[in-house]
Amino acid sequence: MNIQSVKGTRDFYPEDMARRNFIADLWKEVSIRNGFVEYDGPIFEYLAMYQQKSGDEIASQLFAFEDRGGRMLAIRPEITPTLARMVNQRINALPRPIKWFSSPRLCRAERPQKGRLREFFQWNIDIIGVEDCLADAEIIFCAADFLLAAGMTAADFVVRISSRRLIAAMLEYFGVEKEKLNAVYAVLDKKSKIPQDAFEKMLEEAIADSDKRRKILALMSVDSLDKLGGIAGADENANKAIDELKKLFGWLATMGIADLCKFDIGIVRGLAYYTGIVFEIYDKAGDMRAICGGGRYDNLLADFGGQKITATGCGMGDCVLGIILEEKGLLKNLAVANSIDYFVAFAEESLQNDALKLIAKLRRAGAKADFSYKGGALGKQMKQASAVNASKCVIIGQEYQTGQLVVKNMTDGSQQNVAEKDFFDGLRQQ
RNA sequence: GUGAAUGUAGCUCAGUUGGUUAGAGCACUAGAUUGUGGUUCUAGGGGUCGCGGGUUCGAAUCCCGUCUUUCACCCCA
Repeated sequence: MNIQSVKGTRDFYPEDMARRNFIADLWKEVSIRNGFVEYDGPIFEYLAMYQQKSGDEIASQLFAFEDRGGRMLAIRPEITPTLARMVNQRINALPRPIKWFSSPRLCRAERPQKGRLREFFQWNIDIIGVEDCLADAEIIFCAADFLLAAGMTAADFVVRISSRRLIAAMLEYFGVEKEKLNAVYAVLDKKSKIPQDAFEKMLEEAIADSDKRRKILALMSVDSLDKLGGIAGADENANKAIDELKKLFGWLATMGIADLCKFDIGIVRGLAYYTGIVFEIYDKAGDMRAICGGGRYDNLLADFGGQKITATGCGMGDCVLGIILEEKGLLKNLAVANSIDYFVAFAEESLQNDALKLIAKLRRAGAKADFSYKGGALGKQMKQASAVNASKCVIIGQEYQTGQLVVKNMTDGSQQNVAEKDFFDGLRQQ
């Protein structure tokens, strides 16, 4: 029977694994240097955990199943609920601030498209318990730090930042009913994704009153923080939100990444649980979906049965990121990183045992070493050494009778005879 | 979930109005090369033409279904 891979999944051959590890290793490295510590949870949880905070739409995109004990479970589609559960369970014992990161494998039964698969990895960084928008600035800095470390530049990407609090306050100030907020958010989120006339038409369907629509359109056309004041008038909540945004941009400037960030009132985020600062990172060149998205969520821990504790964070999936890094040529030459240090070749069949002893010694000493199973002509073995990207080749030949090894540099072709004892002494010093 | 396009070797692709045993480049294996690799040359292996059914004397080619991938919706935690 010919079995093919499941829709929306990927096989990771060694070269694919090298790319995946490049991303995962960098996520980890950047997280740690930004002061985050790693956590993880189970790959499946109770189905109810995801149904609780989500509608039927999201529930229908879960991989759910029943175990032999009749428990209804689901493979995790995100890790934030797990984070909330874990933090809630130990909230009184955890030192603050809580700065945690994870790179979980997630599954969603969505229709696969470019940059969206059914199984993927998503880097999550979260800061729990810090009210000041300095925490939001840190999240944004960390995400930007990663993209810069991956080789991207200010010319490649932009962090678009807005505030749910601001939009909520303004809509309330304009007289939009509270129960209509989520519907209006959904429309506003489309602002930069569809043509202007289509946007206005959608808004018209959501809001009947033309005066309110005019005000919303005026708000949505604002392209800088300074122009917001005039529209907000004396509304206290709106002005608080504006002040918070100004403070955030101040932090970002202090941290030296202001040139990567832009106020964009069209950033709303689909998810209902965001309550404050929200942001998304986009590739400037393509029209791909966001590389990264996140924001402040103040009610989530309470929603999962804990205390009301403020939190902020973001997620970055490996699908869109991988495509963009690939397009920009930033995932090249990764196989070389796995190359071995020493390829041991033996000139005669009778020297195979000596080669094996040397290999074992090299490996015990911590060097990456390999050899040819087949042996055969020295030329063949050298060929294999090149094929596996060995940086040096150790040849065991007639000189070995006097304890001499031939060490050849495979990059420049130079070689020299070295006594075995000196060779290992030199190895230890490295 | 809706609509559309796509599928030939591991990869990128040829393949005539339906006509003999489906090809190329790269990759892979082996040899040229019995103490020196990357280059080169030669040879070889590898395809139920995504899968299933239909039309036909005859199907990679035409028709239907199905799966995959991609695109536009829906959604995007």
